[in-house]
Amino acid sequence: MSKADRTKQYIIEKTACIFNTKGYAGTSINDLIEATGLTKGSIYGNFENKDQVALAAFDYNFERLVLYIRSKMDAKETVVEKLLVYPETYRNFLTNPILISGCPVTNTSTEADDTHPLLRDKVEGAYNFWKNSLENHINNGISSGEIKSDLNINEFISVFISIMQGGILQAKVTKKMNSLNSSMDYLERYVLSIKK
Amino acid sequence: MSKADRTKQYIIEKTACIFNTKGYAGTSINDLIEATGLTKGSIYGNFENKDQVALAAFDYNFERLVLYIRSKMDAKETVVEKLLVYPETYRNFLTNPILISGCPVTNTSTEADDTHPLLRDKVEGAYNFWKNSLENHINNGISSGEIKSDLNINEFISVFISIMQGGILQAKVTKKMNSLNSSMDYLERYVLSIKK
DNA sequence: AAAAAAATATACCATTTGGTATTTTTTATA
DNA sequence: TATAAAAAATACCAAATGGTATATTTTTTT
Repeated sequence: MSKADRTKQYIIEKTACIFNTKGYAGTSINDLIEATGLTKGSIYGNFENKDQVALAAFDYNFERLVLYIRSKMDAKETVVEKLLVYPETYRNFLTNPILISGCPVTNTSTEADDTHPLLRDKVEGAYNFWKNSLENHINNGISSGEIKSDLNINEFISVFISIMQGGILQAKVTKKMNSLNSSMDYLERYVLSIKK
Repeated sequence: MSKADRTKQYIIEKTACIFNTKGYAGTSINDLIEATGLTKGSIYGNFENKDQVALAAFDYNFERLVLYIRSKMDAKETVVEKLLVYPETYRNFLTNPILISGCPVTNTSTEADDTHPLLRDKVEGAYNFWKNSLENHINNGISSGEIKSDLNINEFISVFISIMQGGILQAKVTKKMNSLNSSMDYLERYVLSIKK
């Protein structure tokens, strides 16, 4: 790993959280300078422009989330248990620095959908990745006989993601966990209901 | 209505959509000037600062949405039919200029929660208003014997809002209606299931 | 250890940002 | 219709924005 690669990685790590909380338009080059302790020249020596930092930061945020969830899922035996990792995780997302500033897909999507095509494409990719991951798990569950074979997979995934995203959003709006917890209560029963 | 009041209203009407699509940080005074055809002096003569325009714009966006939904609900007889107005409406939200740029609660929330307390408070107020409105309808339905009296009202409302918000979000991310329509399919059955 | 290459810091730039003081125009009132 | 009051336009401003050219320092390679 060259010095440049290390610095690049360092910049991403130090700024990813800022982009996720303040948004793309709300994050300035000066924010990046402050967060990294580097100078403008160094940042522009490693990234073409602010766009490229933002894109890399989004990738980093999403991948970190994926790795975190995956590690918890790997510890579970059944597909249903694996799916339950999501509600379980987000019940205390306010105490987890990886999760606290909200889902990068949600946050970035609402800002980028009408204003920033490059970032929007990234978000769409992340969303599709998430969907595919869920689909694979469910197909495994159907193959192994754990999950009802007549399940409407597409609908299940859409509803699953809706409840997750909507629940997190409500928690962020209200600064209280009531609505998210209620949503997670329901989601858990919803997941259990697909067991054969 | 004085000239000033008319201009104020005019500014809000012309800029509300911009704030909802580009966000608070992404909307500049110049955007407001372009959208209104007025000058900076005129805008600052009617509003203290950009903050105040943004707050008024949010109120306008939310109220317009409320009035639109309410008008459709008023045309329905039963509570269940009234609740079904939401999924029905958002199934074609991309063709409706009032709805197309997304829910102002979602859009504003994800930006303002960590960065803009005044706007965040507005969003929280709007969210509570929405929740109360749903609660009133459901209580009416329970009183009249239309809806199961043992319904977990808080959970139902949380899940209802989650599926709405999450569904819209997925439509915006993917630019396709599949996931939203699936979510709305499910939501309709969910609403029907609370009938006695 | 010296030289070449790469990475970082400095100093600068044009443009845009949000905002204000002042002048001009428009509206309302007597 | 003249005048006072209000509204809108003009002309500013300092600070911040994203970005670049150049100088200096650090790595790397020989």
